[in-house]
Amino acid sequence: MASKYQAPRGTFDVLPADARARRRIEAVASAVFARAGYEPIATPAFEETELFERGVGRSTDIVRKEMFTFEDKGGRSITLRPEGTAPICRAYLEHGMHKLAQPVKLSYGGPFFRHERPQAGRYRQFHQLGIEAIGSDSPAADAEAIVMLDTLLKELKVSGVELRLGSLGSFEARRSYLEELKSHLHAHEDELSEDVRERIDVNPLRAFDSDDEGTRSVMENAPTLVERLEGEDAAHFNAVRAYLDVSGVKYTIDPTLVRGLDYYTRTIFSFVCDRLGAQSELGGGGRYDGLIEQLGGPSTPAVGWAVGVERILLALGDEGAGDPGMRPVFISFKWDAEVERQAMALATELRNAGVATEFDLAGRGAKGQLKHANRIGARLVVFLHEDGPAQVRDMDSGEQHELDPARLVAELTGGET
RNA sequence: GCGGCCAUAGUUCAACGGUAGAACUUCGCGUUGUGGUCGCGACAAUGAGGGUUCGAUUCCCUCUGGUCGCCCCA
Repeated sequence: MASKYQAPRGTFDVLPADARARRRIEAVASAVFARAGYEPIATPAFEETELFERGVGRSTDIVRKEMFTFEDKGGRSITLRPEGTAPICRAYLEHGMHKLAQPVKLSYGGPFFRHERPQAGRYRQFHQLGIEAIGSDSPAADAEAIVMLDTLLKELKVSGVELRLGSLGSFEARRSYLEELKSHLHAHEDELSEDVRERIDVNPLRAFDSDDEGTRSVMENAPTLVERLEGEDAAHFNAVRAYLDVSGVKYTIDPTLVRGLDYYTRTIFSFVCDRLGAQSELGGGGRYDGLIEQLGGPSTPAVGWAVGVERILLALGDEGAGDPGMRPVFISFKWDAEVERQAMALATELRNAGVATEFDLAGRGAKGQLKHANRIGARLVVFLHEDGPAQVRDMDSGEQHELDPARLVAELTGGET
């Protein structure tokens, strides 16, 4: 190991090639957001711990064991944000955004932090892009959000993606359903696999995912939440489905969809990808009509989602490479104080004129400079000599001629040769 | 938080318990101010700490990190 120091566990450095791919994802996302009227917002990387405890839910894994929490010098309990929705709702309330035209449509991106065991597609500092539409209970808002994520993934050309859709109903509907499911499971306890049995009261929905034969046969007759939906919950879900149908977005109903955050109500969805391994979710979200009220605000319906940037990168594989950028002009010069100053002056002039320009900073000889120019993909090389006129060389054709100082910029921008 | 596998130059890989090698990259050279190919040369490594041994890259333990899965989720 060359260096004594390493990036902390579960974190990573974004090196230039990776940074280009990320920049492309961000560019596509911000275009998708802007077209649908979602304005950018940014919140701090850390918040009062209580915001997440109340917002995400004290019983969730995130709050119970995954938060980076510390005390600041003023004795406040601070937590590195593990997700983006609660902070945005906090900002919505803090800045009185309920007085704006509703819904308030926001988009965001940035680092998030969860203290988990790292594995493929799972990091302790990871990046999400997301949107929130706050202040609308219309199923069209749910559908709009889902269509946007679908569009984003399609425009990024992520393949092998599948949309799973479900509904949790209202808090009340969900609670009574979960009781029903638990009693079904308890009634067949001896037929279940051990791990499912242990989690009956913690996470009964998980039983639907089991590979265990006995468990599967029990689950075939288990009630599902989607079929228990009634009244407005059922109407909302049907409307979302109809909107997705007219938008040409394909989905599969997944009655077993689970979200690990307490704030979800009604619509939930998840985009999964078969190229991802164990962490197969690219992104997901849903409706959270109770969250703002939970944070002390007025009852306000809302819907949103987040996608994992690292997950997208993983799903994209080698196809995710970003634009390598402009091919620069390279100024080759002799290591002579006067000529070096000319090179510096010329580089600045060209750069100010909008031309990507580089020159040697490593003391290379003439040959080394040209070799370097070739390596960095230079389009043209200007040779500066202490005597005689400057030359320009086209690196692709090898053609070389005298540079006319009067038409310097025009010539080097590729306007003509 | 729990399991399995793993850790050698910047990178990808070698090395029966006995002199750590190669390829790629980088730098230089192949005369006279000029690239790509080719040839030659140089720089450069056993993650950390213990133990066994005459001797450890190799065997054992701990730590650190990676990776895959569980869990969970973006």
